[in-house]
Amino acid sequence: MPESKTKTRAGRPLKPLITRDAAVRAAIKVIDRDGLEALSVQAVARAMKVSAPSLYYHFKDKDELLELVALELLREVGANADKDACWEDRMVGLSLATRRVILRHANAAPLMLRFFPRRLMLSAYEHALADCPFPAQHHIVISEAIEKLTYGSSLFAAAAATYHTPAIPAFDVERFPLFARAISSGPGDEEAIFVESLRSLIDGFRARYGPK
Amino acid sequence: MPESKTKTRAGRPLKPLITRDAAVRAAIKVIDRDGLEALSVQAVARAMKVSAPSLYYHFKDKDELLELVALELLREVGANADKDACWEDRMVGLSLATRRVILRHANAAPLMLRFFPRRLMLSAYEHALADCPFPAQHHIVISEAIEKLTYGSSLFAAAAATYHTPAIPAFDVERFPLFARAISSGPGDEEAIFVESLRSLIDGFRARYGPK
DNA sequence: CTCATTATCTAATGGTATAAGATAAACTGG
DNA sequence: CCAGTTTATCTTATACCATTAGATAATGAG
Repeated sequence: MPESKTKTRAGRPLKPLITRDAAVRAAIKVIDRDGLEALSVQAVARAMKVSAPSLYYHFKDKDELLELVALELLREVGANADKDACWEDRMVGLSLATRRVILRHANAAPLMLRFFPRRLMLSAYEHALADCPFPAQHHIVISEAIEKLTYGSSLFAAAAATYHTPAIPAFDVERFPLFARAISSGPGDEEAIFVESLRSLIDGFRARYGPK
Repeated sequence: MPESKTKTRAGRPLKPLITRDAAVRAAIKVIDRDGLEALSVQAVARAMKVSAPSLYYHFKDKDELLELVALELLREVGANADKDACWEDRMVGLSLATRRVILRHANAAPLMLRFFPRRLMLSAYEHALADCPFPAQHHIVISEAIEKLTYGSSLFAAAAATYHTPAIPAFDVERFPLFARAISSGPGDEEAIFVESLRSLIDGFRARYGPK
């Protein structure tokens, strides 16, 4: 006869406790709250009220989970698409949306480098190139440049947010007068600086590749 | 009377075995050879034929060592400076030197994000701004844009090298015809793409902020 | 009703960063 | 030259980490 213990002794649960999707969401929550370094498999398990090794039934290893986290975050970008705008404005809008998503999950930003979902980017490229007003032989340079500027800006801004280091460090005005003047006379908003950079880049494409 | 064991029992060595500098060099060697994930304190200790906890006499923690690694790598950039070139060529040269150093130590690239030595950048900025041909109120945008494009390009190229993932993934030409055409008609060399991007950006500054 | 499959658990392994304390050489003041 | 302090290493130990192995129990198929 079985002991009438209140606690059953393990075994398959009545309803599945874990899905890949729920695990990804739990991981994002942990990363947002406690940082990427705090994202252990145990931490995800704790957030789901489940034991850590159980997650290995659904994921080959931690990297597989992290890859899905990166993918899920970039999905957020796609949502904000303005179909009617001109090519340049659509590019700026997409880049800005990317930057905002990365900053909204600043702690997760390094994952973008490690697990950049190139596959997801293909359709974005195809769509962006459709009405690109420049000759096809320059499309690679154009898309690479916009992408790299966007991610460079976003990743560094995210790192600054994560580690609470200001974008501009404290410095001696006497020793760096030009830099001091540049700072006091330029735009203060980081996002405005980014947009201005992007517009400059696209103006550059016009100057180099544009008609006449 | 003491036992005549061949092995002494610990204690201060005749000459110091560890210096911060030697530890940084050992760490870089390990990172270059085995990757950033393999860089444990033990791995550095092993490379120096020393016990792992001994390193804590010279470094507060692992991060302090990694910060010095990042600093040391960026020092390599400064060496290659062409004083006589015009402003634009000096900017391109500096960015290219940065990118090459990061790619030479591709495994260490993520450290640039985590431990970006802003302090070291100040004098670089001051020098770069000295003969910048654009008005001072745009200097922040200009230096930020060049820096972010440079690091964006470098970090992604380094990640691709580290994880052996091609910059352009395999894809279905039927589904992405525009992208396919862009690839076949554009420049194939990644560094050439980067330089072209940078020149475009600077042309854009001329168009927006230039004289005339 | 039985048996394979599914989805969890617990326990254990070998790695990690780091703290605590022992040890012995080197330096310092008398 | 000697005593005491400081320096620079070691060994040992802790707590966490990713991951593997194997037990356990519920489910679904025949």
